Amino acid sequence: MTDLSSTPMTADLLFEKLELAIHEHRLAPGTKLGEDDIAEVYGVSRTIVRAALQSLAHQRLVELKRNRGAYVAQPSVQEAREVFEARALLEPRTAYSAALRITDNQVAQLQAHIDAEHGALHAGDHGRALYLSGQFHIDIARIADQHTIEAFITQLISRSSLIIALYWQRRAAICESHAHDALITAFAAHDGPRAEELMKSHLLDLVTSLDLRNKTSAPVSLRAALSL
Amino acid sequence: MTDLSSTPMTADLLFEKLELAIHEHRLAPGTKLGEDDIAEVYGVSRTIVRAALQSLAHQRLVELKRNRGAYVAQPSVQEAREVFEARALLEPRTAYSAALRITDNQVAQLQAHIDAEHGALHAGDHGRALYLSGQFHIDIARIADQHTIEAFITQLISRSSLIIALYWQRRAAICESHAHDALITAFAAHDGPRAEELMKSHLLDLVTSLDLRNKTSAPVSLRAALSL
DNA sequence: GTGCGCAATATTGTATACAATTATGAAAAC
DNA sequence: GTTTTCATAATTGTATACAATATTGCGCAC
Repeated sequence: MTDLSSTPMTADLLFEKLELAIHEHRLAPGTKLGEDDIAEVYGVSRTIVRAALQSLAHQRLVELKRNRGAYVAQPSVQEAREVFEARALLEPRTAYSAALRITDNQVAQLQAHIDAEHGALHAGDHGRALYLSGQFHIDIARIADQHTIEAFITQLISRSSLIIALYWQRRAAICESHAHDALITAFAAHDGPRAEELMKSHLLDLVTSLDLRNKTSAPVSLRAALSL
Repeated sequence: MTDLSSTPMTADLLFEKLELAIHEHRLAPGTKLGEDDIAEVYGVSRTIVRAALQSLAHQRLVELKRNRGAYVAQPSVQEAREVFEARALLEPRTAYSAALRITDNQVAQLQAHIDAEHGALHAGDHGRALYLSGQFHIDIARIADQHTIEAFITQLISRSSLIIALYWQRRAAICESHAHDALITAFAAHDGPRAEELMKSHLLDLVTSLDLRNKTSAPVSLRAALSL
């Protein structure tokens, strides 16, 4: 089952592959990420795997238990609240900045992004749709030209994906909301205050659509999840 | 020169030692952190050193250049602005929350913290004083009971220390300002809005006291800086 | 039949050996 | 004297071997 593709597979690349798998809900919270397993699946040595797992741990996507291995993180209710608290501080103001700076070309790119998201949803690929809807938020930080804040939001988006896996209730309705469409309208009009307000309420909507009482979802086999 | 202390020196511990050295300006921006050098100084293998350097890179305190080694980061002017932009979004609101939650005991702890800072300054240990003044900001996030935001602020404080090393002009006046004292007064009175406003202007003061045009400071020898 | 203890197994932690890449410096060409 | 070239040295990247720790499962006592 070793990977014989042309690219040499560096630690960064492996990190991205695992991050994407987690973000798209192919790897469920709690799944054990054994070093030998991953090493064999991707045809690399444990050295590379350990570096990637350490990076994932820094992003809080993976929990490293000493002498016991790596597990896909399972954010607590407390942690879930904190993540959205942090997003509430960072994202609305960033949307404001983005609205002032955005170019027509970037508006078109954002729109294309949303179209792809709707396409994935229509194709039944919920994981992909969730990933793309997260990227939308990251794109906004990039448009605001705030790399530091972008890095924070990137982490918060990934962790939000874990939170959604654990606490989301009405999955079907996930991206039915047209919050992103409304945001694009505000961006196109360079209406900073409106973009800020829309983002603020969008995040509030997200939190209230979670059931922060009991966890769902169960760990799944690693090999099955990473079928290449 | 190998370290023969009792503790086994894990990667996390080495990370903390290097982080502190950078934060206290014993390691200047641009200093090369050779793996063999550090390994010998602390009496560990390169495996441990590499893990610690990777963690430092994730915190943006160290820049890893492929095949060329690790260097203490040298934030650009653009990056400096971004760091304080992020702090402006996170810290004032966090100070607000902290003011509402703080206990009398915690007020006393904060006061003790400031006293230690003044003590270090009086003793001429500017590095230590700078470190303690950074910890003050982190303590506030801890009091607000926001671990996620605390982690972000911790990173931003460390990076601010690098920025100060590169762009600070009137070093002597660094902590002469009594901004922290004023904040404590607001905390003790549980005055959220005032704490938020004070933090906001404190951060503005910090930015305006930087000269974001030309860099100062030069790399220094690793061995000399890490004299244990 | 249930629980405990211990050996066997599997997995992670660390050090080291080797490969790949880059930095250094001396000699030759101009 | 300056620049180029190439061999040597130094440093980082990766894989693997071994040590330390945790997990598993069998056998025994109760």
